[in-house]
Amino acid sequence: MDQVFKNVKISVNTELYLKDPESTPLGKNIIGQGILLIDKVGFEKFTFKKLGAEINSNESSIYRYFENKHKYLLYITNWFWGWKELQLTMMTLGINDPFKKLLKGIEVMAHPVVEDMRFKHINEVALNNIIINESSKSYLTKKVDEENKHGHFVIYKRLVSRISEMISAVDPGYEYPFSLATTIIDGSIHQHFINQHFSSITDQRAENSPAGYFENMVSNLLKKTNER
Amino acid sequence: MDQVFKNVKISVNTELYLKDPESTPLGKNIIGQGILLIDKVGFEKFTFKKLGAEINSNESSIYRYFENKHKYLLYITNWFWGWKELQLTMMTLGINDPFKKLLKGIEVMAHPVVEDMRFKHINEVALNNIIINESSKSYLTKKVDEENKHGHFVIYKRLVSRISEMISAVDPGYEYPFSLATTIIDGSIHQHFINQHFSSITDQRAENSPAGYFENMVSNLLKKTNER
DNA sequence: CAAAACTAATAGTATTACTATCACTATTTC
DNA sequence: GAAATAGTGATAGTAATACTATTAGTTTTG
Repeated sequence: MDQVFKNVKISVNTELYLKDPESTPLGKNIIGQGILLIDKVGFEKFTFKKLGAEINSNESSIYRYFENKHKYLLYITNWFWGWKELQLTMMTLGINDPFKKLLKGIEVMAHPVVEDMRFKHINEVALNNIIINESSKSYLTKKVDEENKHGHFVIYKRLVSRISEMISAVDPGYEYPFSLATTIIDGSIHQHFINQHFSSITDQRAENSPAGYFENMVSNLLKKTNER
Repeated sequence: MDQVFKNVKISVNTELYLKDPESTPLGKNIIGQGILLIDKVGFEKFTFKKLGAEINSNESSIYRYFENKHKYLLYITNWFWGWKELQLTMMTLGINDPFKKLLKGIEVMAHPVVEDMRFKHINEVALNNIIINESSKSYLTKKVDEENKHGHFVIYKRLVSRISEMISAVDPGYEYPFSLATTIIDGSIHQHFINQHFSSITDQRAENSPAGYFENMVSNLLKKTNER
């Protein structure tokens, strides 16, 4: 497994950048340090000028890679979903039992993120924090429909479809596979947010992962094929 | 019922405004027209200057009611949750069976909003659109924790607690009442968003409400007390 | 009737989100 | 080996935003 996936590159819609940031050291720096900077100051206070200062480069140089900071956010969120999709594929590859496969999928989506050594310039933990705290700003805009037409959300939607297929493989009779898939994916993110900031409305438990909640959910909602 | 609730006022944390907008015609106009304007142009493009022009008043006058547009957003989202809480209370008042009560609660949270004649200056349908498309911007900021301490999210959290109590009333043994409550509340909003913008990942059905999905969910997750 | 409260209008500031231009350096190409 | 080209850095400039401050007129109230 390791060898096959060793030199993977997560490919993101080319419309999202002017010049591929993966193609140069400066580009990789823009991504790597930009993620840390957004994690630190928040997306609102993040500017290309500040990022330029951070990497000893210039605002104008960053503008040669990305049109604006909104496209930048779309780029890194797409990268994140592409990365998650890769993990999902790898982790469920050898599992034949549909229910076990789904449980593994839930684990991949819900467990806290750990560093991936294959992508040295990207801090996945910081990126995951951005997904938790900022990512919905990438689609909550008046331009969603237009950007959706341009395929700016395909990776995310493909991931939802994959999970929904896993759900239907367990129970083809279940009526809401897509809704349940988004509940698992977006619900995981939201539960992490609530754990971090609104702990008074959480179901206290030691492990810092909502995986148990979603596992219990699918176990009770889905009838395995022979049961229905 | 009607008489008792006729002259209700939704009360919002006084820290969120400098001067109570409910106390003057100008204030009510700021709320009423502001909601329409945000619905129309989106929160990013919304400014007090534009709102001033819209209501034939002045930017500086609006600043006497609200410190900034972020507090304004918090004000109207709190109003919305207060309004929802009121509906929840009223609609479930006479129901004794815990499960029927919970189902009614789900209906209140998930069904599309209709106009409430008691609040003439507020267009609840437009406000609901704002909740769907903009509201998470009210808490996805670097200041969440600080604002949370000041009670800027109490109404929302109280609503989550109420639904979670309804869940526990049905099945005291269920382990994740809070998570399920946020899944119902925030999941409803998110499903509306997905229906509006990402229809390829929805479970196509005629009724434009995710209520059926959540009803099916609680029916299968919760064991009624006599069953466990 | 006078004082206080409220609103409108204007001006001004720092920051943001860019665009444009130019200079320098490294690399490629003929 | 000279010339063209691409990539980067630095600076300046612009329109819009998110305010603050001041003043002046209008309405309310004690």
